[in-house]
Amino acid sequence: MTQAGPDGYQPGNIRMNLENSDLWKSFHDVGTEMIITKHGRRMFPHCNISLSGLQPNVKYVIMVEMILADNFRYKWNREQWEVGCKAEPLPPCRTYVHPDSPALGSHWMKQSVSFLKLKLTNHTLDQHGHIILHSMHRYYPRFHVIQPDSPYTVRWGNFQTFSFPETTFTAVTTYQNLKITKLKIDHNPFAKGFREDGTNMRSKRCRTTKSPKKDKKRAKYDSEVEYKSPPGLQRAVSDCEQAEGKLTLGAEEDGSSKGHGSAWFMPHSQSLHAEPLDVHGLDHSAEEQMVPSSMSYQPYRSVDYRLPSPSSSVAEDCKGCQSYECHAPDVATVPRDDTTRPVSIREHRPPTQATPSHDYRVSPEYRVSPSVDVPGPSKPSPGLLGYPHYGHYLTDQTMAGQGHGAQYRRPSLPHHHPLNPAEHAGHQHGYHHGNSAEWSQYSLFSYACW
DNA sequence: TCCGCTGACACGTTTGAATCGC
DNA sequence: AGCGATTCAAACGTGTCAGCGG
Repeated sequence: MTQAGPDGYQPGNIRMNLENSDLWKSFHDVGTEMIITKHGRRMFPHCNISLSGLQPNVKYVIMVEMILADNFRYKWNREQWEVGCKAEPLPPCRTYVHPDSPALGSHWMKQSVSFLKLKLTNHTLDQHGHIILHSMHRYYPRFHVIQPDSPYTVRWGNFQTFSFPETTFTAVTTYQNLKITKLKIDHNPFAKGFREDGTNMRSKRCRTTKSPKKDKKRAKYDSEVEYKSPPGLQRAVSDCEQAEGKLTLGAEEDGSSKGHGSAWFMPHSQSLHAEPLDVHGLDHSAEEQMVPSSMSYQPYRSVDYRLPSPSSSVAEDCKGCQSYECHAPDVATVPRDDTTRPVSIREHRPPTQATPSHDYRVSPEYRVSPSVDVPGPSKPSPGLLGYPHYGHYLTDQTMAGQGHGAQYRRPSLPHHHPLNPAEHAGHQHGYHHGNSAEWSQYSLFSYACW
């Protein structure tokens, strides 16, 4: 299916760059936080990407979803993030389709693609189509470039996935790290009024504080402002973590977090930036492409998604495959150094536990064709029109349901949610967790709200 | 008591309609 | 009448804060 087009086009040529990567990096260095509210809050920095390598006359759908970065809920304690406990069950809807979708490749390539209007919410019953997240959890956006088979019915044809390490963030209802607050105020025009030269320095106003608690908190913040890049910022291990006996932090603690202002343990960001992936060992035919944080990257891997034939002996294909070439590694989705992931989870998985990565290897013959109808009563053209996808697509319906003619059969997946954190984490062994097909099934088409 | 969440608030930017001048 | 520039107000986005509840 990766046949070259008449003009020599190959799906693997699609490239995606994060336009405002420097800004993202400056936030990432401190530990990006994103406010989520009941009514929805925009991201800042917002996701702004540029695309190249698309076929100018072919329509594409661009979408973004929020992926749980790890399996933990965090808490802010003494100027750093600590693991609190296990992650809460995943919220239902985490996908946002760019308003211009579907549009010609020429449209996507002529200017950067902004996800400015994407909003995040913690309201699980949200009806506005915002992306629902849990506070105090870490996420990262993952972008999909999809080539629908039909402009009216999103029967997914080729698609590729991209993510950017520096866009990982912690969802919060109130900013925890004052440095993030300052960065936001400094860079977000809407928060201009809170800049030091602004007029809206409420904290400096004579506003009577009736709550001693708030005084205390403010004092803590003030002291934090003075606080300068503590050398030993590490992700602390909570009692909960230790009690579970799942966290092995040795690898973290021997990392060098010195001189780094991040409220996360250094190896995290370090790995993200310095050497995000074991690129050399990776199969460049994998689907998801981890786009490194610096500007002019080539995607590490480049391949269009193809679901394997149900009859193909995937397991056999992968038998004994221990190298990254065997799987379509999804390293991209998880920071290699993901310090929050207990080593034990990675390394102590039951060896016999079959993972989708084994079950669904990339097959040249099979396409992802979940036969997903465009949301809404009518078939809008131009189609998906800019709204986050709601629950029109159930994995079971779309995937398994069409399995007959659609060259696809759904694997036995966690029933509750395809991205069950535990499962997710479980797939991380060896820094990769399944191939693109796996991901396509798991996250793209599986939301209960679809 | 602590922590996370919510809603009100003030202030800024953005957007689009109304107005004006050419 | 048509077009572009300007003005203005409403809508929207933002961080802060007090208060609430678990």
